[in-house]
Amino acid sequence: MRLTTKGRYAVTAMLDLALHSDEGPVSLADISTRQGISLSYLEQLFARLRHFKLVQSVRGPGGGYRLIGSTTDISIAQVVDAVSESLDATRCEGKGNCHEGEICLTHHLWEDLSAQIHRFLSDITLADLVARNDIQSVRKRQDLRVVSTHNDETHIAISEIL
Amino acid sequence: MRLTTKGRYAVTAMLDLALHSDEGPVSLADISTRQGISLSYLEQLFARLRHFKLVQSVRGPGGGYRLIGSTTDISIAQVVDAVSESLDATRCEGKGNCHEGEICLTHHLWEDLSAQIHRFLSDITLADLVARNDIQSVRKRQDLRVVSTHNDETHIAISEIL
DNA sequence: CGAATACTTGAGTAAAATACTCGGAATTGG
DNA sequence: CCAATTCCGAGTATTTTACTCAAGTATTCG
Repeated sequence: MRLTTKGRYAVTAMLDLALHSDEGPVSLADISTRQGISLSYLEQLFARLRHFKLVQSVRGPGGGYRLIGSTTDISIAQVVDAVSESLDATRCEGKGNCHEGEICLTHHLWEDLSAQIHRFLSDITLADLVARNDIQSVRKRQDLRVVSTHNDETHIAISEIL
Repeated sequence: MRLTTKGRYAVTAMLDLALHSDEGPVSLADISTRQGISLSYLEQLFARLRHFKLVQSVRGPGGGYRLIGSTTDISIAQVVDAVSESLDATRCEGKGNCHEGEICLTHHLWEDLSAQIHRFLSDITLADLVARNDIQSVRKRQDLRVVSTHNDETHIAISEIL
């Protein structure tokens, strides 16, 4: 699980897609102008998102990209994983040169840690972000309380952003 | 909060430091050979760790690095933050060219998300990793149950790695 | 049909980050 | 003094990032 600006670009684009999904397919050109991401870079990102079956393309005039599945089914982890390489946690990939050594121990630890972060981001969906976005746009209301529908351990503290 | 191999190197090195802290100062040369990280790269990393007051140096023969404070006080977030630049979440840094636009909204969202991850890693300390490491080295025992002393929301599921 | 739209693909590239090398200077224990 | 070690800066190869350019393909609208 690598977390860089590339992943943010992908999440931002997917969020834009989710926000305009009710208006039919969304063209990359629209996302490009709205989010300030270059068209060609979006093409690269969406090639991977498509490959990972997160979006589907509609060609021709009026075409664009559509989400596959509901926003409640697409997690941030999926989006980040799709566009970023897996952070090679293993330096001793079964080479046998690292049996029970300290190197392998810390690598296993990092793998576990990475898995924890991954699980954390797996519980945050596009729908969650859309909900937070809605709240931001009407942030005049002070006493709004929204609770995540997911488990309590890794929910987004939506009420905290007000 | 950026999460790359650089952060893993730093965490690995700090963990190595914690594991050998009882033997006096730990030299970078030792960490280099044990963890397979180049000496000069470690020097760069520890320059930042020292600058962030996570370690202190002891010069001269027999010298090395020592942790500042207890392993229970040093979080993974601190280590990662020390060596990696802050992922510039703001593209519209107060320039005023992005008032209430969609770009700013998604940027705020990413900042919030980043803060969540940061909070998550802030609750995991070096002591937690050391404890997990101990468990790994004696992983013959099956029914071991260790519970984090921190809050339940973001604890490490230590019992899961067995 | 035909042209416009938009995805698709691939090559190439500049800038940044990563990971490392090298050379030396400062410090200190023995 | 001398060797071990941190410190410091310059330099560099590799990878990743982010983007540009160009050509090609599929689709729809008129």
